[in-house]
Amino acid sequence: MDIQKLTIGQMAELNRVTRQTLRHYDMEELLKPYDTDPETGYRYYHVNQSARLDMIQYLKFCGMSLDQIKEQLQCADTNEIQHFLTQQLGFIDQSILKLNQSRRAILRAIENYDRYKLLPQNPEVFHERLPARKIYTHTSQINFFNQEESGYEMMLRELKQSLLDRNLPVGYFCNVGTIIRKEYLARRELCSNEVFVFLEDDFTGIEQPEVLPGGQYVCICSDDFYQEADLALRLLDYINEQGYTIIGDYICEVIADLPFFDKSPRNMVYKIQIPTL
Amino acid sequence: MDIQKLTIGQMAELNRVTRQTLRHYDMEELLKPYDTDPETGYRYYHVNQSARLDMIQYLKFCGMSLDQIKEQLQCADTNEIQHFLTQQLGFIDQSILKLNQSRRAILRAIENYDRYKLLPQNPEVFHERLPARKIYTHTSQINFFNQEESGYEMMLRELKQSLLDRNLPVGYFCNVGTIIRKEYLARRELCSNEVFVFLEDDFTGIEQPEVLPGGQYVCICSDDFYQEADLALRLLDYINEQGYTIIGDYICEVIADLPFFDKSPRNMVYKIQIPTL
DNA sequence: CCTTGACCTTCCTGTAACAATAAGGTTTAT
DNA sequence: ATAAACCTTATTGTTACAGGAAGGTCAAGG
Repeated sequence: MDIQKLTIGQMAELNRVTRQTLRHYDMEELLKPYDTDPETGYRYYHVNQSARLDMIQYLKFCGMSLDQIKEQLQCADTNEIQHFLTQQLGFIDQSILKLNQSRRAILRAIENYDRYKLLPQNPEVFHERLPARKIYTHTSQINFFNQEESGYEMMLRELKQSLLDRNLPVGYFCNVGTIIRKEYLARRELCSNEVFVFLEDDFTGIEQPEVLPGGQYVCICSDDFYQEADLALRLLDYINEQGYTIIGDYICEVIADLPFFDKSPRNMVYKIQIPTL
Repeated sequence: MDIQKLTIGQMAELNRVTRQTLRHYDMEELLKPYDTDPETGYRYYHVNQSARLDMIQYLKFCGMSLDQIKEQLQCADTNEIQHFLTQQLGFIDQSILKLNQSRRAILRAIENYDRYKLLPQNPEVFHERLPARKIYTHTSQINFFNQEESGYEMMLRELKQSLLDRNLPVGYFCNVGTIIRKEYLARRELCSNEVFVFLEDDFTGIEQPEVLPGGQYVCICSDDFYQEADLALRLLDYINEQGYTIIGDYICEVIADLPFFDKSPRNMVYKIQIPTL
């Protein structure tokens, strides 16, 4: 192989790129062949041009676009290059952060389905010890229990917008829930204008998030959206009968949200939880 | 706002997506408006359709393509969905791994430039204590010192291909170096047919990488490719004069590779290092 | 000298997930 | 009635190439 005059195919093979890529870089003025036959248009490369190709690939690997790379290879100031690299580092760190969020979002989805499968088939009261959980709450004008499903949907839209406004990852818009505050509960008043999402334990995007206390809860599950009020009252009756004391807010957590199966709006499984002593 | 019949703009605003996005999802059969006026073509959405949009965004956030999402939303088997999510987790983990490699590649580039700036202007001998360093070595038919620059370029091409063949990240193709083994050195024979890249300390992709021993080195730097042989001999003379003993292989490390400034092939700064006692 | 096969050229289309714009029709409020 | 705000379809652009068509070029062998 003549090192001095490589055809595009040889140059491509030597550097493990495709011919198309080299043509593309030629067009984009990123890497011009050192010679082009004016008659045939054949491109001829020199092996030394690999250095520039290396640098292009390296910068590409660092996450730069071809335009950015072109700019960098033109600018001769090392300070500027260092500044650019530092900036690029920031971008990458952000990407990693995002991917980690995606990762956790997927893990949560998988957990969701696991929990969904383990649920008791019929709605019956059970006891559970739950850990403390951080939440982000949105307060709406709408009272959940006075509304049709569309009202709930609207509350969720508000919550979502609220999350987006605070730059909280949409991934969190997965496990949501509603709250009935203790005061209302004491009066058997089903009144809830607050929806929330669970935050990860290590999430620090919010200064002082509300925390649902850990401890003993009485719970009940269902997949019937319209049954919640009934179940809530049943749970309150149960608590009375057993002589327990309610020591915190009522929450209704969406365990699994499955808009897969049919065209009905929300197709979900939820778990009502009341902390008791 | 009539919740029952949202125009595309209202639906878009409610969910913080653009109208284009909704039209796109309509075309792609991902999310059809529940009603379309046959005369005007106006799309009308119901707020409850947000649930599906949520799911789409969630899966998108998990890194799925629209096609994959469509498929998932059609398939009703939770097992399959879980399997898919697990698979997706694998992809994400890979992406994170790659990005971390990019991250380190950038860090090394930044270090490179820092070192480049701190280099002594004239080639003079200095002493340095260097840590142990892992390397990946490629042995070529070419003897570096018998060749023009093009020969060196060819050695690098071989190294690069060798790296790619072993699925080692191209990011590693950054700090390279050449070796003269101790035996040759003892005979003042400048003979090197080995090039290498440095591996990160925590890199585990290679079973038993060669390790350059940590310890005291005598060094000299230059930016003149053709001066290496001279400097090498000068360094050997120095070692003799001072009565030091050579206790390992000679290495010539490329400190900074700057194909930015002009069209000359390699424009680099290197540091010759000989371990001594 | 001719042929064959490998190589090269330019030009065009396609990818993913929309964004942007143009040209034109609809709705709503004043 | 008219303007503002909204909607429609259709086309082009984005990134970094991949793939293919139609046709020219090169080196080796008969």
